Amino acid sequence: MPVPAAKDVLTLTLDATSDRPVFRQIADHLRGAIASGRLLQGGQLPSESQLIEHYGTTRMTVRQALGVLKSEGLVVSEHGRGVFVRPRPPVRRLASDRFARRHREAGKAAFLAEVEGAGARPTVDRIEVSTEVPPDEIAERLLLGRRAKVVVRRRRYLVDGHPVETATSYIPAALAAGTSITQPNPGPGGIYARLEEMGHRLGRFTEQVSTRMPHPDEVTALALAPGVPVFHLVRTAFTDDDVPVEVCDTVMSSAAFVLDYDLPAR
Amino acid sequence: MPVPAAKDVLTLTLDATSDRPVFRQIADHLRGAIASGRLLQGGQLPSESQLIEHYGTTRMTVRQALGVLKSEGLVVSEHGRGVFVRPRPPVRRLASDRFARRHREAGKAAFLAEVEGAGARPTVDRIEVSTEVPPDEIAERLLLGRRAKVVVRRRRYLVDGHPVETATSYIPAALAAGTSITQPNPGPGGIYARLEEMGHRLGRFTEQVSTRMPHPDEVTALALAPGVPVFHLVRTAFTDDDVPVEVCDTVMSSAAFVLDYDLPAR
DNA sequence: GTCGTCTACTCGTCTATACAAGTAGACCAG
DNA sequence: CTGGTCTACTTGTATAGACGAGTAGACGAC
Repeated sequence: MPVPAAKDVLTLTLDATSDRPVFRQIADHLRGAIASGRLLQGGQLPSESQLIEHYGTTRMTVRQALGVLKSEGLVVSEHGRGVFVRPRPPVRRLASDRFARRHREAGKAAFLAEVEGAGARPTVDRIEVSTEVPPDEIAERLLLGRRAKVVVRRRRYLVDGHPVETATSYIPAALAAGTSITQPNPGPGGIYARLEEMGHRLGRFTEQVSTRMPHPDEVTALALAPGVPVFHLVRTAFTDDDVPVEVCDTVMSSAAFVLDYDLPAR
Repeated sequence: MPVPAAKDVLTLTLDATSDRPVFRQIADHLRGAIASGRLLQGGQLPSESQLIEHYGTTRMTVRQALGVLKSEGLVVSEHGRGVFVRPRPPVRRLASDRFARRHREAGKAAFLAEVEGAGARPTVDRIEVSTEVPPDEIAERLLLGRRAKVVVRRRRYLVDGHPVETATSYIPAALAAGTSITQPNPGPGGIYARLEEMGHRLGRFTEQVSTRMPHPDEVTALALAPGVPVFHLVRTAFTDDDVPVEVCDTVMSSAAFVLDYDLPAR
């Protein structure tokens, strides 16, 4: 038997004297087996029936234990196959120079430059462009009045065919109207290159990062496994004169990214 | 009746023709009520018995629906009281100038400067200092050999008495030995001020941000509600000569922080 | 050999029930 | 009025069972 059977990890038994609920004890045992490496990444957990037999409990209790591990993002279940330790996929780093001017001058938008640099295949789909009155919080960031319109660019980014990020950009309509920014494909270097061509030389960006569990539509759009949180980034682009010219609202799968920042000590 | 009863939000009924499971339909209804504001922040959801009666289903199914919302971080349950919409607490921003030299020169460590600036009361507890051989990934970042030791400083940060962050700093023992860095209280301005006094002028920091669901010990240490992910930051401090002098491994409650970064366009 | 069926296994959903334990208000004895 | 008990609610934990549906390998018909 080259690979040990999944049920062989079941070495511990319940502590009847403990007031810790049975389902938590089972979850603790399995979590320990994962942390210690007794259960390998991608490896299969003991089946529900094996857990029932080993612990002498019922299916609901066993499923409750597995539910804990699922909501912690440690395991994923596959209908008809079994429950598996989540494999940790290789992560993409968003280098903090991803908005460097040299990328734009080389005709690369930030995401494309980043992912190609990592040796993967970036694609973009679900591109939608429209003109709308933005939500208040966006209007505030762009220093726009209540009724001012913006060009809204929505799109989804994929790495090797797997969706990893959705993004919505807001550009004041007064700036973007009549330019290729209103086209689905804004041309080489992306919209930042277009803004700079128009004389809006970019000086700095601010980025606000929060994290939370995804909404159901985000679970669908990013094909997220249960227990995987998302990054929520709101980035504002400012010109050399400190005028905000774009706000980009981004939701990223935390399974696909580590954010990398460089901070001066000043 | 000044406040509408929680069960009055139950206006929708199940769609028997849908193949969406009952527990998901119930979760969808409640999620919609929260999103639309029919259920207010901090407000009470209909009790399990009310949901059972309204939807004509059983307790396990209702609890499964509530479990979905809990794992999404939308609601919290309180034993004996009920289930409530999670109030969104005001968040603390970690400004990107939090490592500015002027704070150290003013005798403020980063966290203290940040939180006091926001008008709240910062405290630190569970301070532990020891000398250890670091994990490989820490040794790599500090460019240390396999057996080189580091001074390890662990502590927990609180805002107005609520724990929000745990941090572990690693400083090469060769640098820290015999200095106040090995003391629980390293003095005004924190360990960065001590390092600069010793001639290690800090030039830049790198910060790697990831997010995931917390481990059980983190749930305890940070008093995290279910469904709240954590930020995991690994920050490396470099001197002017680009020598790494400290690595700080930080786990932060995502309910308490928005990370704020300033990026140059370069 | 190829294809389809059969079967045994997996997890997903749902019903029905029981008792434990925490909470909050009503109520009563003092 | 105070303090305790009682009660009716809440959620937490656990048992026992049923049926549905996806998977994968064995097996046999062709």
